[in-house]
Amino acid sequence: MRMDPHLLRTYVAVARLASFSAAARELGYTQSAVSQHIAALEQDLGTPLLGRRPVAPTRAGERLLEHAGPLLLRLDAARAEVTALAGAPDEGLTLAATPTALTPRTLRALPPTGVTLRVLPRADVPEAVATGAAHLGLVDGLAAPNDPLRLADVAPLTTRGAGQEPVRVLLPAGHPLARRTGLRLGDLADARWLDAPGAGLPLHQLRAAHGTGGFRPALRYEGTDVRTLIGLAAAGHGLVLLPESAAAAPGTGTVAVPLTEPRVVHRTEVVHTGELRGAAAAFAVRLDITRS
Amino acid sequence: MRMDPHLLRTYVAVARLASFSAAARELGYTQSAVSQHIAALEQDLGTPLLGRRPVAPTRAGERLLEHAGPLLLRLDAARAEVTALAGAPDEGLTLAATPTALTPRTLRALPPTGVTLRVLPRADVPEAVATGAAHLGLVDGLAAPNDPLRLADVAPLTTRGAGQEPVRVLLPAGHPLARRTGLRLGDLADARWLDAPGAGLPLHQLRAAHGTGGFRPALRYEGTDVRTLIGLAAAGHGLVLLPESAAAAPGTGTVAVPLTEPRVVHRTEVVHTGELRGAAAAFAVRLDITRS
DNA sequence: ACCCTCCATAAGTGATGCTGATGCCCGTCG
DNA sequence: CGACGGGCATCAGCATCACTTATGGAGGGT
Repeated sequence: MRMDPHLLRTYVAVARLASFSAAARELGYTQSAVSQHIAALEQDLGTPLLGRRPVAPTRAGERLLEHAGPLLLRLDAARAEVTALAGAPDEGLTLAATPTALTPRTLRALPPTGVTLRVLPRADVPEAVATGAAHLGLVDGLAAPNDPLRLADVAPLTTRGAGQEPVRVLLPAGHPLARRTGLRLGDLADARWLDAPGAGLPLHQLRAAHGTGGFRPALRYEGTDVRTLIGLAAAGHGLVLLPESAAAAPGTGTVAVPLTEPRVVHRTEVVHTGELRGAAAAFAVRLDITRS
Repeated sequence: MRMDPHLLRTYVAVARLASFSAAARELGYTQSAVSQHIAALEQDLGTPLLGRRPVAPTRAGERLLEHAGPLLLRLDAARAEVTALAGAPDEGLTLAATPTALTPRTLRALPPTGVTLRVLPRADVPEAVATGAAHLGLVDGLAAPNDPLRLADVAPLTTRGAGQEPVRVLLPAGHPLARRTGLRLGDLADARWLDAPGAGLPLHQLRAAHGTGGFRPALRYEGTDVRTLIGLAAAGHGLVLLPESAAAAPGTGTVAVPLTEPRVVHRTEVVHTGELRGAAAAFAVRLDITRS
């Protein structure tokens, strides 16, 4: 009758699988129960949420979907945070990070033992921290110097800067612009770009930094491996923006040219919930000490 | 057993009122039910949330409180958005706005009839829009030119710029700096300031714009009336930052000096959910046409 | 010392949320 | 064209749950 998390969870499962019975199997209910869940939701909200045959969200249902995900995520985050406070401080340190956030400097600050490193696409890092899957997150992105990064706030997360470095454009060795000593982003708006939301810097950040459109993706890479990304750039599949430390790759057939315009830096930030305890706190301190 | 919205709602009520029985009265339950709700939550999360006698949140409880508010808010937002889509488009237009966002230009764009104007403190505007209490919101704040405002995202809200204007410092007529033709924020960090989160620009935005601390509040004004605020400034209770259009107030015993440094503007933005329909859409279009 | 307030607990009851069975609709295939 | 089958809706039955009322116990104030 009221918008129970249970009902929402069933709803997203049904919407995702486009099937009542499949959702029932996944959730360990009977098909009947799922049907009643959806009926309860629809009656509560006073509007149909799913078209049957085929099972697909209505317009109202799509709206609900936009809310349901973050809602359930935040619910998990709340539970994780509260229960973490109850239990003893965890041994070890689980760190969620984007691949390019793992600069030599951050890696050096890691404690020698007890570390679990979890490399994730950029968008999944805050989520991992919020739900307690990681004690600490490292995210990176493009920003004006000394400006904070803009993160989607799934939950109240604390962030602090963990370093900045120049940005470089990665070009295949034979590229006409490869001899330049500096490049301006505006001159590259019409070039072929790699869209690598998991590994490189996502194109929408380029558009935001440059202020307008352009930057059409030639190839989309969904992995998190920077070496592969560099390989793609070397093979001429498109340009990528990388932090200096990741772009310096002799022998890969690429050239990394500094970006001169606009004045943006590759910024990496530590993100965590509440207060830090144990190994996570120690790591944060060591990062702070070596801050560039 | 599971983190039911009901349980969260009673939890926040108990925490706010610091009393089980008072919360029970407010929610229309018996005291016993409230007690069971809290017990269920505490058992589910495996940790005490409230100290009794006096009733006050534990550390874990405080964490939960941080999540519970936004969570419940977003639940309401989801319900509002879905049910709004179900019913017929509303007649009229309800507009939630901060007082200083209501510049002459925005007021001129209002349709001649059917408007309900709801002036709220800055922080409440996105909430009003998200929960459907208003069709449209107008928020303002300090930003670098052409930078978007940073709003707390209680729900996926769409924003678009609705105008910018210069910022002025309001000084009492006899103030030593009143003769200046321009002022720098850095020179005023140690002055007495009015903290007016509802009416003027909140001090924390000043600190953010200036990059450091300072800007200690001399008096805090919690209303939403700009005339009163100007009166306070005239009486020497402190300085305020206001958009040009609000600061031009001859005969009030104040002088409005342009702010030259840092380069920030008073920016106002329209905020709304999903797509606009009816009068709200028309208003947004008219705002766009007259965009400065 | 007593009482009064306030929270916890126990027992009872109506409502709820599940399961299993069955019905109905529609697409598919013989 | 009719029979079959997959998939969602509906129904009845039952176990559990979420309330209520009633009572107990702990503190603080007079």
